[in-house]
Amino acid sequence: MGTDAQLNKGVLEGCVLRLLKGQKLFSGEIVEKMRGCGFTDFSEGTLYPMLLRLERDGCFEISRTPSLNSPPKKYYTLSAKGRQKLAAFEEQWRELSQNIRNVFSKPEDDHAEQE
Amino acid sequence: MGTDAQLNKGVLEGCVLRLLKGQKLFSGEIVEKMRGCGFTDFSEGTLYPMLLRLERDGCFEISRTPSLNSPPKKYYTLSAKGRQKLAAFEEQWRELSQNIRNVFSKPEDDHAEQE
DNA sequence: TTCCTGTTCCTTGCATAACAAGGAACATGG
DNA sequence: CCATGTTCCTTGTTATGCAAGGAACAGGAA
Repeated sequence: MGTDAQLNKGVLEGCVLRLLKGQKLFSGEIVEKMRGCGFTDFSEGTLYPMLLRLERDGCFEISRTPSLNSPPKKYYTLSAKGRQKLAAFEEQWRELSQNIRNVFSKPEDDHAEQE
Repeated sequence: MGTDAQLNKGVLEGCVLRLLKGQKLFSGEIVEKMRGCGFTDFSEGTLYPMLLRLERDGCFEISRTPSLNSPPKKYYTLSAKGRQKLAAFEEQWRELSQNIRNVFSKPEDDHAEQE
């Protein structure tokens, strides 16, 4: 729930990229899925700027389809560059997780000083 | 190495808190240990503002000891509030990791739409 | 004294992303 | 022509990482 917003930096983008891998989604579906995965506070105020950023960066293929009583829905899926960015995130996440495991696996008074 | 700085937000603080649990360290030792755990680019420009923030927040007990050719070394260890903050970080990290696992464990075209 | 060196400490400014809040656009129906 | 509901987007605030640069203390050389 009340996660510190700072901890989400970079992570939300990686997750959205993952959701769009191999399927088209529009904003409402993305929000719904993110919440369903545990990011319960995920909101449009976060999503739209992120989508624009990634779109300008060439990470998406975009298609619009008319909607019943609204502007046309904007469907996103990953371009080659988007898949590349997703892969980079996965790698960095692996690295980060390992580093944290390194820090937290140390017994509290252990040093292992090399000097 | 060249990790996206955004991914580190919040994480570095949690790690520094963990390093100070049960032992006194001064800045140089903290930098050294963080780098040794894989945060190879961790620098004083990151550390000092963080330490000041946490100090003002009451997370530390601090002691100074004279140093050979420098201002006295400032040793940090966790106060009760610091341990509390560390515990909160651990909980939020667990949550975050689980959420990411939720996102990434979904088969690419699976929906599970409830509608 | 004065200057230099090395270690430790701290400050200032920039970049980025999350998030809140609010607003604009499109279609339908009264 | 206005109300409603859905989708889209903008603006401003905040927090943290990080680079760059600087100040303070001690010792030694000149």
